[in-house]
Amino acid sequence: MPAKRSSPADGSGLAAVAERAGVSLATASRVLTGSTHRVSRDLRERVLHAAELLDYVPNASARSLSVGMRKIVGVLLHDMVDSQSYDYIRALEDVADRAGWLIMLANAGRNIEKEFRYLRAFRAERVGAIILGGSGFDDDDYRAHLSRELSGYVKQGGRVVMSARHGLPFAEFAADTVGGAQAAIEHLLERGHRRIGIITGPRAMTGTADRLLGATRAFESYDVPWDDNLVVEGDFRRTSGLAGCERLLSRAPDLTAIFAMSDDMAFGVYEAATARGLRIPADLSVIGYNDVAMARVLSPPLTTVSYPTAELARGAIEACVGNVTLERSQVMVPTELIVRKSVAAPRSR
Amino acid sequence: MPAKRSSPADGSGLAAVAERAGVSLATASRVLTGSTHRVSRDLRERVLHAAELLDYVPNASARSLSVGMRKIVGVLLHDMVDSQSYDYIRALEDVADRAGWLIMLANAGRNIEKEFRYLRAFRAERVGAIILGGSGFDDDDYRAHLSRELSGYVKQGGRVVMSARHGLPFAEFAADTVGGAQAAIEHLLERGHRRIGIITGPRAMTGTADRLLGATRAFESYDVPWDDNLVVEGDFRRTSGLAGCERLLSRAPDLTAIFAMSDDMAFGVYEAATARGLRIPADLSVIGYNDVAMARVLSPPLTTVSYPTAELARGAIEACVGNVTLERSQVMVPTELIVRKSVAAPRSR
DNA sequence: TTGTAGGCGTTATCAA
DNA sequence: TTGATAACGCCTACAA
Repeated sequence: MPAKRSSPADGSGLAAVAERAGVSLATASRVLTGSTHRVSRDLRERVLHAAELLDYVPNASARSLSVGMRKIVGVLLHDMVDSQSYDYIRALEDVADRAGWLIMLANAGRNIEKEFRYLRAFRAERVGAIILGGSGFDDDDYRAHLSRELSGYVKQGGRVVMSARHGLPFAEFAADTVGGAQAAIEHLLERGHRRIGIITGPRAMTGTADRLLGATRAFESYDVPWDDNLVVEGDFRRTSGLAGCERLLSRAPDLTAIFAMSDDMAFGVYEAATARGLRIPADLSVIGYNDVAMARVLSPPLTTVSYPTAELARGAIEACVGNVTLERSQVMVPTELIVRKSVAAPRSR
Repeated sequence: MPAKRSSPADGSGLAAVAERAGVSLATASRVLTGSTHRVSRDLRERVLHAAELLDYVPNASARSLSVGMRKIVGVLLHDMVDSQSYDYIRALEDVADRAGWLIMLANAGRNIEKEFRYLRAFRAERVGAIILGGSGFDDDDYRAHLSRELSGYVKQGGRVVMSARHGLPFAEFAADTVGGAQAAIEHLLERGHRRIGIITGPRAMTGTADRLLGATRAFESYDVPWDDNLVVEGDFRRTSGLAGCERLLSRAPDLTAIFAMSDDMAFGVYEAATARGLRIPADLSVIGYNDVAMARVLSPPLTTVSYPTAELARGAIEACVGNVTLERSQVMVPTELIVRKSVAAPRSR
């Protein structure tokens, strides 16, 4: 309830500062915003002094009202699930800060309704840019809806950048997920594995679909038949890797290798294997995805696919914050197989 | 640059919606904000329809101008360093979302100047609450400065909650860091260890000071002399644990145990030990701090101190978002020694 | 139940 | 170089 202004400058706003300094609002504003407009030394100091005295903190809302979009980037993570998201956020923060932007963080948690709610909130906040991190849903209705929402935002003057999504007409900084998965499976195949279990991410996500695609390509190129029975669904979390491994092993005891679509799940596989008395890689080869820091710490160190998280983050935020207008630019960052010690030739055939 | 309004309702603002619906601004506002004020069914629908048609997105800045503080919580992390911060953020997001609050995330990265800059930015944004996560600097000037800044904010109507800081007159949700460290060292002492290496966090942080305090208490209670030579400084990161372990081992080859003040550093110790051909715990006992998820995955599973990250986060954000006015409340959440397999009796005395 | 009008804090335009 | 003053978009007391 806006109390009737009792005196023109009783608050702690610009007006108060101006009055205290004995200058006009305009002058005070010019001084405090570091405008290029010249202000005499004397007045400038009086304003600065008054501001200091009154503990003046500019009201960003008010400013944005006259200025338009704000230097805030809305980061919408689809799923803050694995260690990876954290590296992503860290890298984001770093670049944003340098550019003087603030970060608004949201986690949709694979909930479509929540995702759109957040998108709306970002638009309401008039954030200058929105980053969609992580993979999206592999669904056409969803895609259309999302596209509509984002187009509206872009029309308002916002920028949109996506990491690892596809087919939407916005700037994209994605990694070569398909290629990475293919390389992983081929590595296993090359070593002689034929019975390879796969623990996927959630079926509905494009990230999962991509990795699956890479896997099928690898099998095809080696002429090894695809076996649906050797595929179980996980959620990228460690616990689902553990459960998935157990299901796989009881379903197909002749398994010689497992490809987990995230390192976290691979760690779960390590646990399950240990619990069963299986040694890695002697009894079971394991390969992960993402190359998170812990991958090299476990013993044996995990063979995995590097995922350029920080690079993606940096590319994305720079596109938001920088001056370049790379609309619809599509950048594909390569992934790479990191061979460590968790893969060996299969024990017996 | 605010273009002169060419027509009273050409934009996509409330005015446009109102005009389109053939109602007054007030009515449109009442409908779209879900005000309790009654509006006839007919008008309500016309407004809703117009809003839909025009892709109306309310301007949060404008709203906040008349309404005051906003439902945004500014989260200032002092150091987004270990896996822990991530759990913290996750928990924060969860509660905030339920309450309809947005999160503004900032990472001061142990840089005082940056910390204050962010604090200012939060105030400028008129965020309704500020959470200071992680430990602060163990320095009186800093504390005074911080206290001043936050007091100004509180005077403006903001809420402040700190996790793991001390001696400042604001609500505090902290963990019993001292007790946890003491328990860790006592556990080692009890098992017969006398030459115990310690890898600390950054000296300047209160979190480090607290753990150090706990450690000295433990030594005192067992009448074991403190040896400065057995203490090296780390930064809570894995790599510093690795380096610290090596320094420690070359400095004091008779070491039988190491207490790392973060799990991440303990993981580094694992690496260093493995590289040296030392087996854990047979040749070297290790104990960490935080009980991050990976602690149980390594072999041997890491004995560590649980740190109620999620609980702290939840407490903090609830204090911000909820209605309770728990000014200056100080909540101390207990920590707990989690005994796993990385500690054994010392090999030889 | 609906509408009118003033105010929220700042910036920008235009005179002086 | 300085200062009035009109936006900016929305909310709400008050009047109708």
